[in-house]
Amino acid sequence: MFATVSDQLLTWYDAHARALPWRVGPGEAQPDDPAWPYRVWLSEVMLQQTTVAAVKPYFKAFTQRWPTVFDLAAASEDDVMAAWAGLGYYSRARNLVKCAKVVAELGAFPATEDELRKLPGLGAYTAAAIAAIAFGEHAIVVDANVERVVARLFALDEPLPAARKAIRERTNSITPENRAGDFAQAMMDLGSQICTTRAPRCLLCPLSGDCAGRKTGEPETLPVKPPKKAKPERRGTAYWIEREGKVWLVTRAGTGMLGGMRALPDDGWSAQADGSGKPPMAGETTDLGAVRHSFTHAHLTLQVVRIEGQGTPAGEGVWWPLDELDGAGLPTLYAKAARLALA
DNA sequence: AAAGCGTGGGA
DNA sequence: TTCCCAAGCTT
Repeated sequence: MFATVSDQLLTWYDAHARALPWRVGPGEAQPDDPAWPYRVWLSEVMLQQTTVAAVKPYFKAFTQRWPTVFDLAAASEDDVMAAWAGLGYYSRARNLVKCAKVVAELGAFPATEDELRKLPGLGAYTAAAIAAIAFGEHAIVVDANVERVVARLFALDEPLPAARKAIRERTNSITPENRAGDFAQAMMDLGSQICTTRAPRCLLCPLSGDCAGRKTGEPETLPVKPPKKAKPERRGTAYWIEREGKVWLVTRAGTGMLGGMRALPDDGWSAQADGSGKPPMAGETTDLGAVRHSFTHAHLTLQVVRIEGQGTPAGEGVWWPLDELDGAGLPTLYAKAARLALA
């Protein structure tokens, strides 16, 4: 008997699937739960470019606070942004609110890949994943894990991103008619647990017998990726203005770096790479030190400077109680800066 | 269509 | 320490 690739993978998945809060399992929501598509959607958006370990606590907090898409649609954007703080890629949180409102207005999540693809924050991958996992559609789900597994399985040595067309065709060729959602998740589990980037565990792989990449002797070299660019160094200054147990916080512009997030006032480092902007008020300054932070596309050294001055700082802002700073929803960069100032 | 957009963990 | 990168999307 000749089991297909998908049969072998699904058999492996039935025995080795990771227990995750957004999957079927003891104590978790089941597919017949009315909020099932909501939970699949929420988890998929959170998982974009983000590790499972990082997502788990956020997923639990969100689903506890906003159990349905209607609850989320009714939430204030500020609350959602603050709840997302620390998870990164904050445009996801803005699109999350937009999407929830659209879905609430529709009355339910659309059930097809094509319709899902039109929602804010849902690209090719996420629309296909939700269609397959939440609605059982025979969708072709391709993420970075699938790219890696498929490139190795078929020994595709064309470099990314040009290889994506062939990868998609090959993925289509092995996606089963039934259980497309389980198949997608199985591919991702395999990619993250077995067919890993650096040192694939081929001895544990249910597909090793069919893997052309393994036969080459160096599957870890696939897929071939383009060289990366060096990250530029940036410098900037953030200001710590404290008065009567409160600190002055601003909300960053809606788009761009840390867009829409609460923050310490700064010198415009994200717009001016040399951090040549001005402080928000005059006064005596004290250098509190610097924090290092790396973004996807740049490294930053952020100087933290205390200002002791009179009156209200320039621009919009709020005096935020220091004993409630955890609830301010500061992204990690500014949480680091605050930690330094309070040390 | 190339570039911008966060973060934390592993090697 | 430094680099790489993880269930991508948007413009």
